[in-house]
Amino acid sequence: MTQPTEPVRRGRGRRPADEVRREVLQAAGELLLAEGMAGFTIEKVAALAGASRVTLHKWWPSKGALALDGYFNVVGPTLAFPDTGDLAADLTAQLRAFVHLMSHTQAGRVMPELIGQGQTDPELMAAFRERYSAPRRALAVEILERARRRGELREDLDLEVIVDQLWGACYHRLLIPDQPLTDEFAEALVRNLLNGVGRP
Amino acid sequence: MTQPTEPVRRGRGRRPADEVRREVLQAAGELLLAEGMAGFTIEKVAALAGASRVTLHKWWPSKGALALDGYFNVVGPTLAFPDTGDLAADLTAQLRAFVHLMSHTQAGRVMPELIGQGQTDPELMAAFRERYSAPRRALAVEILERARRRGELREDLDLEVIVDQLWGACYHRLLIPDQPLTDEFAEALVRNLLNGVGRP
DNA sequence: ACGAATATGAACACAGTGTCCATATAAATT
DNA sequence: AATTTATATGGACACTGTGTTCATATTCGT
Repeated sequence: MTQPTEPVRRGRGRRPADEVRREVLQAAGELLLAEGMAGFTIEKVAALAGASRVTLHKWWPSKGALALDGYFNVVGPTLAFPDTGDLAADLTAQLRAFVHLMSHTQAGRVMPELIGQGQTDPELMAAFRERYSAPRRALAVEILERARRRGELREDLDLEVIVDQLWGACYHRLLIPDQPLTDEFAEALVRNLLNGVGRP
Repeated sequence: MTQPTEPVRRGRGRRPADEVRREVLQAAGELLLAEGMAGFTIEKVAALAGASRVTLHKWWPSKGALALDGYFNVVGPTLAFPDTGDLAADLTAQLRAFVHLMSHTQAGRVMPELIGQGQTDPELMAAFRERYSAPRRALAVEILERARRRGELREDLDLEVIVDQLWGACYHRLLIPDQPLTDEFAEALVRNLLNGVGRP
């Protein structure tokens, strides 16, 4: 009688489809966090996952798409949007959490590299927008929409613009780090935009 | 008597230093605009310039640094900052010009690719910040500083944050194109920030 | 049980990088 | 003017990574 858990004896032939998929995503995520986009290659992912490069090419349209899948696999669910009824407090809390994630966790090292790669990897950018940025924008707009109904915002606003002036400002500092991403920054964003920076 | 302008007869041996430099920058700029970062390789630049790859490696620390040099060589001086004494008008004019540059010229195709490449090319990011983003931030802050002295802005502001909420918002739409870069956007940015979006 | 789907190893061509030479020429120094 | 130094060049090389083809082995759906 052989061992109950047969040691991995890989050779030719098909392997369970989702087993391969899980191992590849795991390997992609680990490699991405360990080496960043610079050291992220399809070849290395395949080797780490014990899979064939051919398989990876079959299921992922580009290196970036594979990296993004790996990222989601390892980083976990995105930040929740608080909605307590106080817009300023909710926005500040959400932005502080986002700033923290981007400046004190591995996500902050990888996220800009993914966006960067997306600039020359259409498959990655498409997946990023569909699975990450668009849904998060929609969530933010929803929060803003509710606040407007409560009377906390003026009626004649394009809420999408507000999203860019809050989170977009953060991405700016993330991608072009002339200035630091700090809590004070997150707080100033909300204060500036809600109250206005002009003289009363 | 031979032709006054001897046809290029290249072979071994040193060539005039700045002649090589000029030809390389020219080639780099042209290739960048023609094919974007995706098709931009040191090899192609060398071939176009009639230079040796070794030479390019010697003078430029990375592919991105070469591309950025080529970009500056071909795109020309950056946009001027108007300063008429009316902050809202000046900001709107500047942002509209920037938005136009990024959505209706070749610069708008290349700029995001350069920033993208910069995420995994430290030499490029360093050069980009030093030669482009930092000086432009400083210029914007200067305009804001003057407006504040004129009494158009509140006293207790971190002017750097304002830069991110105006130009950073544009870069956000440039790099993650979930929403379009339009004139109305540029105008809304200034209106929102100066007046505030909260209920009075 | 059977056929379709697919993962695998191996091999190949290809592009690009980064580096080494020896050599020829420009630029600087004497 | 002669000489030394700097450097651009062509050619070659090893290396990495991409993308593909092929035959074969195995799983999966029916």
